[in-house]
Amino acid sequence: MDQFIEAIASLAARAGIDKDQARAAVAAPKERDRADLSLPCFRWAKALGKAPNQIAEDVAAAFEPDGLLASVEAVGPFVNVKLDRGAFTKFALDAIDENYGKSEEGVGATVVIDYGSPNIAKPLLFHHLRSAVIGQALCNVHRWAGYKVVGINFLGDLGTAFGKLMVGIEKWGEPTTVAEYNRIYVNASNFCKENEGAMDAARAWAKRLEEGDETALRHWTNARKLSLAEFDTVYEWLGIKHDVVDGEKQYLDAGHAVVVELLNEGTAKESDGGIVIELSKKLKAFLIRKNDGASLYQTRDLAAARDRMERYDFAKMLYVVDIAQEFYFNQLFAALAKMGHAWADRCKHVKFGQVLVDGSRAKTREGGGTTLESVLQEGVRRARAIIEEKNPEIEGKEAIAKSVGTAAVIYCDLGFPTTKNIDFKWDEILRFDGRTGPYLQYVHASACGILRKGGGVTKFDASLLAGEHEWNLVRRLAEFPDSVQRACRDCEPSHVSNFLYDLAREFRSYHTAGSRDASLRVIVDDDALKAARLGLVDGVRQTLKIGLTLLGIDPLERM
RNA sequence: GACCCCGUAGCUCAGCCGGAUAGAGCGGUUGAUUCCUAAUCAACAGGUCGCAGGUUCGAGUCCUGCCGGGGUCGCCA
Repeated sequence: MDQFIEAIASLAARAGIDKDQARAAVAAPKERDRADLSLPCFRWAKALGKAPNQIAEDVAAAFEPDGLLASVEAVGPFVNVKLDRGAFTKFALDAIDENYGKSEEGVGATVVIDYGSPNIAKPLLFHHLRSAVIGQALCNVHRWAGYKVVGINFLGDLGTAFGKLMVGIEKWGEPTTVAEYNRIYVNASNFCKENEGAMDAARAWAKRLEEGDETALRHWTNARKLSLAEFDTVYEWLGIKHDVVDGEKQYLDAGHAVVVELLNEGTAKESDGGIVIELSKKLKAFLIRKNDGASLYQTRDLAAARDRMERYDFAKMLYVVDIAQEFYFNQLFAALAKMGHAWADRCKHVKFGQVLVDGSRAKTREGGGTTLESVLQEGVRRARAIIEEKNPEIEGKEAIAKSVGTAAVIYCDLGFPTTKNIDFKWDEILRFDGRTGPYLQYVHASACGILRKGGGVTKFDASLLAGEHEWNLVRRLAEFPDSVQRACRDCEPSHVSNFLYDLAREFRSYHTAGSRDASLRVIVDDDALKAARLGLVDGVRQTLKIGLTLLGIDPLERM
């Protein structure tokens, strides 16, 4: 693509336009019939002292056939360019291999991504999916862009809740599943509410845990180990793999040390018995020690951020967390800046929308909410039913059902901008047709099917791909690398999923055109043409496969 | 009260650095199965891009104000 834009910029330069500006201004028009690429000439009118229409004329007049551009025409103030389709197609398809879309953009830089981050001793609920799936996709696209990525699962393994939990464990015994932990916590929580003595005991347990009491530590270790094992089965199901598992508890001492340090240097001060960092009128004060002397989540987060900087020297650190915590992260980053860390501006809160039930925030405390596992199981159940209906003879049904059901769920999170809320309705979340994960899998499987039937890819002559449908597909294929870069730049995986959907739809349209007009089929009698079309199908297959993998969706070859 | 997100077709949403005639899916209507698998495709119907100003040659896109929905605002995480 670059060399074609460069060719247009050169023409513009000969008409007196700054080449860099011209390069940046070249764009594909929305109406794709109009031109392949176009250059609007308004902005140089003043500098050149000429009407935009005249500038466009001048640019068009500079054109000489060069093997890259087929025609250059002034249409009003726009220069409309048609590319040499043969040349472009050859470049575009040659670029596609198993590394298509990779770039060197991030080489030498490390990006730390904090995602998943559930609380232990509680089951993973549907809304936990968002951080995990979005975070994993961001890890994948950043790796594809050349970054070194450190994906961290930062467990909520500390806090006042654990005091209550231990009251429950002492009363009702040691649980053996996360569900039991949760039930005991809920019961203990109610018990403490009605019973001031129990509340005191909970506080005492929390303190004992912080101080390293042996019994408290044993309970804590059990809960953590068991939780992690259960989380891992769900993570594995979803293709989520963290590089590092950290927890808040490990930053307890470092957190206290930070508070002391900030007090000594005067960055923090006493307020109502606690310790705060005064930020600004907008961001207010940031509490880092409670009036009972205990640290808070934010204290540990400050210590963790600092530790990660020391460990990884990151160029970017992303926190993939619910939008409800936006204010908190603004405070956290401002606090880091106030502590003198110039790297505070490398931290970014990747915020995602909430899971709503009937338009309002889902109540997840007190044991409510739908577990992630039950959503995945329901997805698989529905996928299984569809397979029985559509393709009952296929081998490996169970694995395919699992993969398709999961794809439907994952697409809910990655098919739309992260900040959108999700309204929890089973029929919305588990859709299998239209703009969905299973549709993308279907199109990929269909491309694989054509290649199987057609005998695979051989050397081919790209210039034979001269049809209108083919041209649309080729142009679309060439946009993939850009979608990956934009996903990285904006921390927005839906740039990739949108691209994949457009490509998939274009491809289905291309393929089904053959049902109406036999000359448009992929598998035709003319061997050279067939080879070229199979080459194109393989480009689509390859691109879909890479894109789906970046999103964490399994690219099935049959379904 | 302050701040943040959202407002585009009946519903759910795309729309990239501002560019020419606003696009999908679902739902509705009508067709299509002698290349892969109809989990599909083609076509039709459906729009005051919340409202009002502003910047600009040009605004769904940027700025200001307002309206509506959701969210957040030191002793939870």
